[in-house]
This record gives sequence, C-alpha cells and structure tokens, in this order.
Amino acid sequence: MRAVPHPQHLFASMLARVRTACESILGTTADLSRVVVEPPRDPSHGDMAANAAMVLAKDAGQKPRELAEKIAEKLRADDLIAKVDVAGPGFINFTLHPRAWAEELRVVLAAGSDYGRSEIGQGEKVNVEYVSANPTGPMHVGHGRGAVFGDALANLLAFAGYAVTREYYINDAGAQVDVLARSAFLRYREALGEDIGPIPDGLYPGDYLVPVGGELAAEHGAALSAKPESEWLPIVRAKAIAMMMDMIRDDLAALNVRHDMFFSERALIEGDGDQVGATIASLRGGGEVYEGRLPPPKGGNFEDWEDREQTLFRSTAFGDDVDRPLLKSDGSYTYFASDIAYHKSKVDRGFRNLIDVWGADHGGYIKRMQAAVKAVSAGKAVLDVKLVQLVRLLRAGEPVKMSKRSGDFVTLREVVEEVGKDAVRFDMLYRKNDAVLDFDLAKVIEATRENPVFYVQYGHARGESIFRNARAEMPDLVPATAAERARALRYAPLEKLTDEGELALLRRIALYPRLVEAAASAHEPHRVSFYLYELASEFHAHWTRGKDMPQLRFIIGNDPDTTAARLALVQGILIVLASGLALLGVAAPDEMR
RNA sequence: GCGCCGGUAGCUCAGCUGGAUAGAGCACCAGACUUCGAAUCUGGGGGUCAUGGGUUCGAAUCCCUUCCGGCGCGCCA
Repeated sequence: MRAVPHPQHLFASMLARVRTACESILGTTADLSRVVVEPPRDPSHGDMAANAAMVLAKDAGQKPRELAEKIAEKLRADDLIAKVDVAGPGFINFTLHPRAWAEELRVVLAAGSDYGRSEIGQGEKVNVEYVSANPTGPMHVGHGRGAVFGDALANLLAFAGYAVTREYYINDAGAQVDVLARSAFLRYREALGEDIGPIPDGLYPGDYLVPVGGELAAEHGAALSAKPESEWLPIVRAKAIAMMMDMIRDDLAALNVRHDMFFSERALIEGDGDQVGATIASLRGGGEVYEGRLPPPKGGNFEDWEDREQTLFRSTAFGDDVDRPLLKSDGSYTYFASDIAYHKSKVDRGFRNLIDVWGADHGGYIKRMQAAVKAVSAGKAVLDVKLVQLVRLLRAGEPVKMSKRSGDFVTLREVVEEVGKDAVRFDMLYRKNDAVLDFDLAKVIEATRENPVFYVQYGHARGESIFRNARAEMPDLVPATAAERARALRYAPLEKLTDEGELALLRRIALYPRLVEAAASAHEPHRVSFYLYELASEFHAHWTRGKDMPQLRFIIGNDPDTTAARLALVQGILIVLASGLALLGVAAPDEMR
C-alpha cells in the first residue's frame, strides 16, 4: 500500500470540472453518471470532448446545443482550458492550455513507475484463477495463453487498486491422476530394469514420466512392485503429481507467470473434513440440491443414455439451461461438485469478485459455474469467466503438429525456449482473449515493425539511446540513473515543448491512466499492448522528423533549456513504456543489440 | 436440435463499455539514410462493419431474424 495518494490524472480532473459546470446549471440532483470526457477521434476537434449536453438534454428539457452552450460558457472561465467549442449534435470540445500538458508531464516524472496507478479498485479483493492445467504432463501452448492472459490481468487489476490473489486450482482428484499414477508405475518398473514394452493405450506415453519412475525406484527400491495396486497407487500418485506440479511451476516461471496460491482439489475432499460433501449438504438445506431425473440431451447420439434418478444442483434457478449432476453413478463427486466447493472457498475467504480464465472448450460450463457462485454466496459474489480461444501454432505460415503422440508434441517450454518469453507474452496479449490466435514461430522473432514486441521494445531502447548520447554531449544535464534523471528533469522549462509532434506525444502519455482504468474495468489487458504500440509509433515518427528538421531533435547542442525540456518528454515516454510493458510482464530493454 | 464465442480493407487484427468523416500493420504503388540507432519514417489507392429489421439526438458497438465459421451439450477435467 502506498502512503501517498496519486495525483488525479488529467482526464479525471477535467471530467470533475465538467460535472461541476453541469451541476451549477442543472442543480445537484442531475444524474451525471453518463457524462464522460474522452479524447476526440479527430484531433482537430481539440484535446478533449464532453458528451454532457447530449446525455442531459432530455432530463433537463433543453435542446442539446443550447445546453452545451451554457456548459461551455462555464468552462471558458476555467484557467486550464484555452478554448471551448460546441460542435455537431452537442459535443463540447475543448483545448487545454499548454501549461496543462506541461503540468501533467511533471506529474509523470514525479510519479515515475507509479504513474497510471489507479484507486478505482478501492482495495477490493479480487480472485483471479488461471492456468489450472491438469498435473498430468507438460503445458502446451494453449495453456500458455491462459497463463499469460491471467497473469497480465492480475498485474493490471493490482495496478488499478484491487487487492489481487492469483490462484491455481490443481485437479488432483479425478480419474486422470489415477491414470497418471499407473503410467508412472510402469516407468518405475522400467527403472528397476524391467522391459515394459510399448506403453499400453489409455496410459500416458510421454518421456516426462521417466524421471518420476527413477525417483520412485531410488526412494522405494523394489518394495512397491510387490504390493497390490490399492497400496502403491496413492504413493505413486502423490509422487507423480508433486513432480508434475514442479515441472509446471518451472514452465510458468520460464514465462514469468506467478501464482500466490496453489489450491488442491483433493484437499477439499480428503483434507480437513469433506468440504464437497458439506457444500452439497448446505445447498440441499436451501432446497438447491435434490434427487431427480434429467431429460436426455436432444440431437446427436446418446445410445448409452440411462434414465436414472441422481443428485442434482438446481442451476436452472440461477439462469442455467438444465440442472446439473453432483454425483457419478459410482457415488464419487463430479468435477462440478468439487468446483462448487472450491468456489465456495473463495467466497468464504472474502472474495466477492471472482475471475476464472478458461480455455474456449469449457465455454459450456460457464452458466452452471456462475449459477453455483450465486447459490453459495447468496447472490453477493460475481464470477466473470474469461475464455481464451485456441492457439494455432505455425512456422512461416505452415501449421506445426500439436498431436499428443510422443515425438511431435510441442510443449510450451519448447516454444518459450525458441522465441523467448517476451515474444510469447506480447504476441499472446496483442489480441483479444476471445479471438483465435495464430502464433507463428518464425514471425515472432523478426526484428521489424510487423512484430509488435520488437517495435515497442525498440521504442524504449531508442529513448535510452537518446540519453546515452545526451550524457556524452551534455554531461551536466543528465544524471546517471533513471531515477535521478526524472528528478532533475522535473525542473526543466517545459514551456519549450511547442512542436505539434511533441504535444501529440504529451497527449498520448496523458491518456495512459485512463487507459489503465478502462482496461482493468473491462478485464482486457490487450488494450495495454495496443496503446503501447501507438505510443511507440508516435515516438518513432517524431524521432524521424529530426532527420529532416534538425531543430526538432531532442538534443540541441547549444540550447540546454530546450534539450532539458525534450529530455523530460523522452523520460515521460520511457516511464509509460516501461510501466505498460511491466503490466504485460515484458522486459523494457535499454538496448536491442 | 439447443447453448456459447466469432464474422470490420485482398490478408492479420484494433475500434476506448452508444459518439462526430470506421483505424493500424502486412501486401501493392511512390518517396526519405554525411542518423540523437533507417531494426525507422512520409505519402497514396483500398470498406454494403456477414444479412434484414428494431431501440434513439446518434449503432461496427445494445435487442431480434437469417446466413457462415469455431467450441460445447449426464456419470471427462
């Protein structure tokens, strides 16, 4: 927690001024919730545009343009506003006094890496669950997308003022981990010198279980092989799961993805009392669980459909299409049953905002889970499920085989090692989560404008390069470290920033806090990537103008004042680029060589 | 059959929770290196926002219809 509250950013500050103006005309009872201040699409309309008159006209019983004129008149008295116009259907366009932009840049330099940090989360607790890959093998590229998305979203929410917990749900209780155990047991016998032949169908063939067999042999010698399966299976299973989770944690670390908590499904059932059973009992008490029959699914082939009475959760009462079973025919819990108990634990731990990141193939599961969250929280908690679409792995446009057969199975780790974590992360975040992603191994390492990671990182490196040159030319002006630089440049004569290219960069920088809040509220980290690309693009463009027009260069040898002001601008750009890249979990390098 | 996600320039994708004349990259055409890093930049052509209706001051955005693509549809997780 920071002791010093951040200064209100420019858009929020101007919105407050517009609202005050509205209240002075319409009174304090007017509903101003729909009033927004935003950058106009067309820069010729000014720096900011307010929709107040159009939104309020109906309730006020006035024509939009007339109301707009009244509000505009109030705003003209504001000393930060240089010019106000009413345009189109009733937009109030205003241009800020250049001093306002200079002040904002001083805010950036003073705040440093805290610039853009927001309080909209108000310290509210948010639980973000992501990855949750089964502990039965290495992660593939699809898992990686969910991991990167969840991690960046968690970063973003934390930066926006939420108290974020990052969670991984370990599915260590179903039939799949028993298969894992049997597969590992084969490797154990192999490690003892036995010829196990080909791996039978239905077991995991991958080489990654060989070390598990080896460790089991080292720990237990031949002792396990003499026991019946009912005795060795829990031992082998626990060992295999532990080693798979170690492997997954390593894979995640290689991608710069972290979690605060790894939550075991098995612990819900076998740990401190049967929490799944308790949850079902509690729901039954509320009438939300009952014994009943389900209609058979329509369409398709369901020849093995057996009409029988079973234990059902009344998810239709909370918006689902049909009620959902909680017990399998053998009496054990369905995955859904444990998942209800798991989400109840989140609610019990005080979370009212839950976010789950799932693969798109789980889309059909959303309604029932949201229904369950409503039921276990008495409607107080909200679950937002973010689906990440599948990843098509390509190399120079040609599909790469993703089959699980050993040999041509491409793991996440292999991809990260080939192209680097920065490229993987940025590329996966340079797309909406619900759009299919083509991930081309050849393209993501290209050093061209086509490759957004490179382009943005180069922007940062280029800014640092300017400082290296400035320090060589004008040592007195440029302290060695970035922090000292920012401090010294706060006192630069920023009124020297008058070129349209410089002002455009100032405006772009000032958009950052607003962007962080919008991206966090929408749970859409990709907006940060696109913003960074635009900022880098504007910076590259302005840099190049200095080639034709030397007077626009950042370093002007005989003019320390102008140089200081422009270096302050570069410092501001670097602060925002580094901040945004940090949210994405991508490095901001000082040089690209 | 039902549900969910998607359909925007030739291609890959944005579009700021409903704003003004719908944007970027690639590709194509024409330009800029005695450089604070040309791994960059400038300009140009290119659109029935799949379709038809509705809501309102205003719709790519919200609601409904149809078409196309992906995913899912008791006792897998």
